[in-house]
Amino acid sequence: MGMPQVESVFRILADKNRTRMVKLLGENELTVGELERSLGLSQSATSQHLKLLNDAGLVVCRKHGNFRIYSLRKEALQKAMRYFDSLWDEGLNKMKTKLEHGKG
Amino acid sequence: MGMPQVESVFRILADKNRTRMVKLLGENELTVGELERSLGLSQSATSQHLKLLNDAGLVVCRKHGNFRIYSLRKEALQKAMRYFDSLWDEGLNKMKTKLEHGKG
DNA sequence: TATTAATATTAGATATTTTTAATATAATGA
DNA sequence: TCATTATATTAAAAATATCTAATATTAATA
Repeated sequence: MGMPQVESVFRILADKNRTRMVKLLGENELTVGELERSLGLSQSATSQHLKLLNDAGLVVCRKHGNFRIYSLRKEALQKAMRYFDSLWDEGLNKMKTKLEHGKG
Repeated sequence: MGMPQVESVFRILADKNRTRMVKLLGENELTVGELERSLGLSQSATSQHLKLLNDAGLVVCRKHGNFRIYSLRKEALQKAMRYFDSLWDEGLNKMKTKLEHGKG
């Protein structure tokens, strides 16, 4: 129940540009260049943010020719959310875990 | 749907000492001194972290003599969590909102 | 192979956060 | 009132995070 990896999720989501990335990637998978243009960030900054998201296990990428297509790992966010819940309400957390299992 | 206040919740929880505080306060309300000792932080650092938690609306405090007793505002965390969900899954978020209403 | 396009990596500059140290405030009790 | 205890506030130092600029890598294409 240590969940060391999950702590870092909050650090990742603490940055506004990264929450915007997560939001965009929640809708569609996107290339680095598409994210760069959507967010108005430099190429370098975009790559660096993606690296953090990737290291935290929140995204994966696959190659397509010269491009890298990033997509969100929703299960990682789900896991982080469950830990988040457990910080303040163990009981509700259990109910939701059940619900999620019933669904997925 | 802007939820500007909620963005800051991630910034608050990005710090390990503050997540520990949230966890401790999820179990019991505590004085500054108790938190200080539990966390092994200085008095000043403890107060400053509490100020951030308080400004984000995650805790409240009441006076008792010379002491200040802090307690967690679970509804604020609940609200933040719902926003968190919406970043990646609108549908599941709606199900959970319903569940929470049914419960609380 | 040389060139271009897309992305990654690195180093250093800048900005932000966190801690420490000192001081201030507020309540209590002698 | 004076001293003490609990906490808050402030400024500066220390630690981290983020951005920019330069360079590297990788794949496609001429």
